[in-house]
Amino acid sequence: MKIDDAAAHLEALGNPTRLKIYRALIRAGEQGMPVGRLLAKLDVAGSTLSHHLKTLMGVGLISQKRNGATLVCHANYDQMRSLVAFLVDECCAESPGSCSPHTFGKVA
Amino acid sequence: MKIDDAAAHLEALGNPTRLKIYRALIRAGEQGMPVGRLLAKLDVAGSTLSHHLKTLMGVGLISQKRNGATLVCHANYDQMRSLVAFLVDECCAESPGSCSPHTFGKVA
DNA sequence: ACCATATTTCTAGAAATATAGAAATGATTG
DNA sequence: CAATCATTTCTATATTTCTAGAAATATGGT
Repeated sequence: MKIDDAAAHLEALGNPTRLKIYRALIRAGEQGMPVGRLLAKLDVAGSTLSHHLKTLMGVGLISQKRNGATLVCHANYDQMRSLVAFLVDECCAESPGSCSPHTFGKVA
Repeated sequence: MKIDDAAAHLEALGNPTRLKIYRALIRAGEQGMPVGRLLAKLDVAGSTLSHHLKTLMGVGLISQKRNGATLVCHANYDQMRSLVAFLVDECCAESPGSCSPHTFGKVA
């Protein structure tokens, strides 16, 4: 991943509301979550939510798929993986000892 | 790590200039890098660089230590680890299969 | 066709950010 | 202590971002 792309991704996630949106979508898994349910979870105006979703879509972190009258949002796991890989690569580029793979493996 | 902290860290890294600063410091390793050398590497005014350094320090991603007349900047690896751990945890919270630890282990 | 639901786009104002020139501060050297 | 180097703080300006109300668009049901 190019550094400017990484910066764009980080910037998109660097807003509390957007990070909450993104976390909710990550946690929603493959089935995603409709805009309306995000609206109920997060305390923001619809127009504000829409604005943030647009930002996240703009950098490819999420996508939307229409299902009838509702739009279902999905996190793009690949983008997340690329971003984390970028951070890990940078982190370990010249100081391998300080961040071995298992250091990040606190999964579960 | 609390989500608002994570957002603050991501926001700090979500600016191309700041991400370049941070990357340079990460790569500089334990010995760090003086402000003057960052100034030579990155094409910005001193006041602008100083402003960005302050932002990165504000969230604890870097620190400075004076060595005579020069200020040497250091990346804070612990903060980076916490941030990556946050992202990995979120990513894997409800869909473990899609991001097993080794997925991020492209640490050459 | 009409109505209700779901969501976006338009518009605007307030606040935050990025940038850099000029002046100020801190440290070293002669 | 004057001069110089390294860096920050002050100040100002241009731009972007966040927020949300109002209006518009899209879909589905009756």
